[in-house]
Amino acid sequence: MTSPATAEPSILHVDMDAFFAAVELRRHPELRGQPVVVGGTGPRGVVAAASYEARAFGVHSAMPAARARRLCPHAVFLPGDHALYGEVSGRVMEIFRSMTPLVEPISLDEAFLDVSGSRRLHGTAPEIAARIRSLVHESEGLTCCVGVARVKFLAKLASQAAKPRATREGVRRGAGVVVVDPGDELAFLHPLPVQALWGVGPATLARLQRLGVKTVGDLAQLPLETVVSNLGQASGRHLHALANAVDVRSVVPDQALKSVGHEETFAHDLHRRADCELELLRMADAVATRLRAGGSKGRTITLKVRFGDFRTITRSSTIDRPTDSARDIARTARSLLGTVDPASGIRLLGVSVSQLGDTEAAQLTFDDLSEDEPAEWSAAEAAVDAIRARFGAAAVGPASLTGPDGMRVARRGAQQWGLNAAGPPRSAADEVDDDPGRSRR
DNA sequence: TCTGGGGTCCTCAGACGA
DNA sequence: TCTGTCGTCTGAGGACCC
Repeated sequence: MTSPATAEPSILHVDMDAFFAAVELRRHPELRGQPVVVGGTGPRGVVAAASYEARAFGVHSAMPAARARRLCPHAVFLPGDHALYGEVSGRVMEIFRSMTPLVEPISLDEAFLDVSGSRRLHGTAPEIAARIRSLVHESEGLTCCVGVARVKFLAKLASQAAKPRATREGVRRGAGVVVVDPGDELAFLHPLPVQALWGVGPATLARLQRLGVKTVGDLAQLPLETVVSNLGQASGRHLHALANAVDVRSVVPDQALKSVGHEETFAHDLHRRADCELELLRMADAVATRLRAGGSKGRTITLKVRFGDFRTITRSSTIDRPTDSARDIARTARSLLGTVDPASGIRLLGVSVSQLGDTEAAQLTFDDLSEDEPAEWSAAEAAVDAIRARFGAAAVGPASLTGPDGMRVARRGAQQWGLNAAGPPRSAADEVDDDPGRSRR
């Protein structure tokens, strides 16, 4: 445990309320009070976020867009703007850091904070939680909920308990801040459904249900050996500990990235190898650009392929020398693609690079003396980065990607959010005549 | 119903060297 | 020299998270 059971709760979990939708409502105040859905504007999209008015109709994130439109046909669907959400998130995280340096961002819209060292400066943990809520509201016009507890996962569950609730009658306000005192931990935790635990998804839930487990309390009652034999060593021990309010994880700021990837679902399945190779080149370029921006190189290149029937495979290869070069990544991905037959139709392609390390740590090999001339390629790709920084992502790129469509440089989240990110809001009714071609174009 | 994108972690199996 | 064992690495896939 991070601290003894009697210790004062000092871990905060801050969760922005319907973050993407709330940012959009700030930009489109005329939509306030209406059901608003972010994402899912493409033919194969899913919902990224829904306002509480949309949630009242059963719409939630990760839901297929087609289903969301059926449930809430009068909702306004917005393509989303990843760059804007990133900017807002950065400012919100700075507010958190004004309270404590120990901030661990989990995503754009949530973070863990350890405020155990901030008491003299900013007050007790519940006081800091209330202060953060008012600062975020004053400076960004957004609301958030805060859970306060002795350990991370209890703080997370507490923030969920503090959330507003969407009902058909309207939005019920939440508590805003929920504190789980050490003496109340098991009383708070054990009545919750077992899927409330972080790490219990559909597969684990099915296994636990076969053991007769419905609540967290049921899981806590089971012998550890039973849980381990059914869920495996790591998951079994971890979940059994959580069910007993034991969480050894501390708040870790500045976690190093372990992999960088890019994947896209196509509006229509690809059947030709040449088309797949072109897409891989584009994705490799996007991944390499992000690696160079982050000062990382990686050794393992993984190709992900999802076929039309949703069967998904991955193929990976580890190269001798860490790379951040689009050329190296594309070449390896292309060779991995050689083991796959695209004739039946490929719905999704993805490229990722893992086993990351610092750019400085690159080990030279005899290949460096070969005709491949990696030094010249590095210089060329550095120049590409500089041109893009000045003139935009589409200003320059691999020659194979030029053509009648113009340059289509893969952008993070482009498929998920749609490309007309800053465009006018569109209602579900406008979507029926969507571009029958690829969603990205 | 028809299922995104970007990640992390875990398990298992096979290859390989000591 | 051959064989068995063990640890490590790699590759593939699954589950989960936001």
